[in-house]
Amino acid sequence: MTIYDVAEKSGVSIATVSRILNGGKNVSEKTRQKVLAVIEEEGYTPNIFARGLGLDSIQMVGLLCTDVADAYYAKAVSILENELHQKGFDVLLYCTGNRPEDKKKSLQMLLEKRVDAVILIGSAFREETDNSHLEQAAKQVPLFIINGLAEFPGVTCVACDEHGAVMQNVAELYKQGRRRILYLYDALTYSGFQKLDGYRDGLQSCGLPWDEALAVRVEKSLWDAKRAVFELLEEGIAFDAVMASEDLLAAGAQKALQQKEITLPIIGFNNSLIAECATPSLTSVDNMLDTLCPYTVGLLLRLLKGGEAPNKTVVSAKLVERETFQLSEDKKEETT
Amino acid sequence: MTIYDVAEKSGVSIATVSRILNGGKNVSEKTRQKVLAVIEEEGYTPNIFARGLGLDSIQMVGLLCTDVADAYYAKAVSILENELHQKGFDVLLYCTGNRPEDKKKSLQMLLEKRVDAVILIGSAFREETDNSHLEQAAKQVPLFIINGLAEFPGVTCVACDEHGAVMQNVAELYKQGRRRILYLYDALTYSGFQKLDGYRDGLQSCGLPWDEALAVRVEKSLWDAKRAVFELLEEGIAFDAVMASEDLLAAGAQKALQQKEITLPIIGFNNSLIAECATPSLTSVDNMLDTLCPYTVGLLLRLLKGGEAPNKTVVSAKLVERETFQLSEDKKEETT
DNA sequence: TTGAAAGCGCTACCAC
DNA sequence: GTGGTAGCGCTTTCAA
Repeated sequence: MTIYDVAEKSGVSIATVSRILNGGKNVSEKTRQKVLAVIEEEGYTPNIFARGLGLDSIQMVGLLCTDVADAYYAKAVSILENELHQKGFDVLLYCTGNRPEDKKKSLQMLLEKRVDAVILIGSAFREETDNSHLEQAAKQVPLFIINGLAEFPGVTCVACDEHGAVMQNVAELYKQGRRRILYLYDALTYSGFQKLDGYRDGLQSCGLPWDEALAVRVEKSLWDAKRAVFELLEEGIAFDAVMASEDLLAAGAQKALQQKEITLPIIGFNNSLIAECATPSLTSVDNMLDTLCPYTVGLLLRLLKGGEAPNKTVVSAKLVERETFQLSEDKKEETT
Repeated sequence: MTIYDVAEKSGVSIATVSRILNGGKNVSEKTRQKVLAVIEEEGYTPNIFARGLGLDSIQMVGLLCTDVADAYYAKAVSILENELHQKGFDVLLYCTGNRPEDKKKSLQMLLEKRVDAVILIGSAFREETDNSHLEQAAKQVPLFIINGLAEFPGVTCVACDEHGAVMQNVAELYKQGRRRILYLYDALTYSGFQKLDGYRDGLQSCGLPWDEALAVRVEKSLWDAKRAVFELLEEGIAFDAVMASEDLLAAGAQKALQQKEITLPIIGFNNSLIAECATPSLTSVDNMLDTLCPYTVGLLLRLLKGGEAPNKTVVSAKLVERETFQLSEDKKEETT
């Protein structure tokens, strides 16, 4: 069933059918009804390739992330997918893993698919020396980065102020008398650096010394985090609070502490199910995907319609208080 | 840059370029090199729409699930996406939520995109009265269902034997002296029914009575599961083991039991991060996505190449033992 | 081994 | 308001 068949059965030309298909104005109500009836009856749907050929667009956006199996990316993808479909866009998903060359290649493949826009979720940019592929890509298609940064023309960045969030946490722990704050982190992605810098700057602004031994890099694994904290405890390295770049790591730390029957304030990151499920439940920083993702799609639509969009937006994070740490009273009032 | 440009710069016709692009045989090595050089030099990539128009295929498969934010679906999508990209297919993702009409519509939209195949991950089929859309879809395109069932021509089902897994768990708990096994479940999807039936059949084959009060349906939420179990305890309804259709629910039950300082065997389902993170860690049934997903992609390729594939495959589940329950010794030997 | 040309199904411009 | 038609970029058949 093609547009020709529909035209024939309706007794009009394909031009008219096409007009109707595309909501064109210059069609009499009568013909419109007639043609629509035929379309309905025959269950006709336009060939998307032919349409794509003509319009050089297929209403599709590419989503790039390292791994949807990870809860953080999964949530982002989930929200983006919903928003995009709602707006009539299809979603092409690429999970690239961590190797820069794979990311590069995936982006390239996405562009070959002639997508209308690309959204990168998080990124290991800062570990890469060369971001020229982003620059190139942005010349061909609007490029959006959620929780990442790349200052090229055509690139729109939307991020959560993780740096500020970590700083604030340090300050709050300090206010509550904590002086030796352990910080666990894993990958040094853009986001990873933001948080680590936040930790460092937080210490500094509280007048606390930077202690190499208290900033511990581990694998992104419950057991490695647990192992690392356990070793610290065994070695007698003192600390009186724990922060992590990821709920999973916080949970690992918690397990180690429990084994030693030590209770300390713990603050995780990402406000994931893990934070809820841990016992006691973990206070955690919400990275605002619920806000960032719909906002990004909004910008995308605006840009695609020929409008303008800020090329960088930063949103404050939000501490979700659970059992392992609460803000002091005056702080709460301040927030209220 | 089109195929015409390449042809011109190479001093050949577009037919020859096309042949080379498609790995055609009847081209002299000399011309091939010449043309490939031009392609490389100009960074030419074929227009995917034009190609799609000609071939009526775009090497793309549609993935349909209820929600990628859920760890189970996320894992499946992650594995499938990897396998498919590796085989040269692109992935169109649709998350439909739970409403049947939305699923239906998503499937329809996917078909309009002229995908080469569709994979449904899990499904609430059994709650729907009408699966005719699946039947229709399968006529147009190979349809695969992971952990779901629909016996129509053209539909290939690949599932994990969750029914058997739950039955075995009941038997094992029975062997260890448990007589009142609580079962928590949430959605009655195909998979949900499989497990519930497994519970029922497990009881029966052990000669245990079915007790309405011990099969409890809850929301898919940590807190609702906790609440439900807590209420049971408050009401004095006795049970001596807990099984759940989802690790999250098992974790909720665990929280309630802990609050009452009761320790019982607990078996979760899905072998997720939550099972690992819980304290004590949850023994859980692995639903074998690591096996099912690559296998499904294998069948898909075979079918697309014109081969045959079994229209139904079932794989045994695997109990992953952690702290909340261990198999008895003789059972272990049997497995070895 | 190569080229010419006929589609593939649709959009959009130009006439009427 | 409607129809004719020239592309869009590629694949593939048929001749040469």
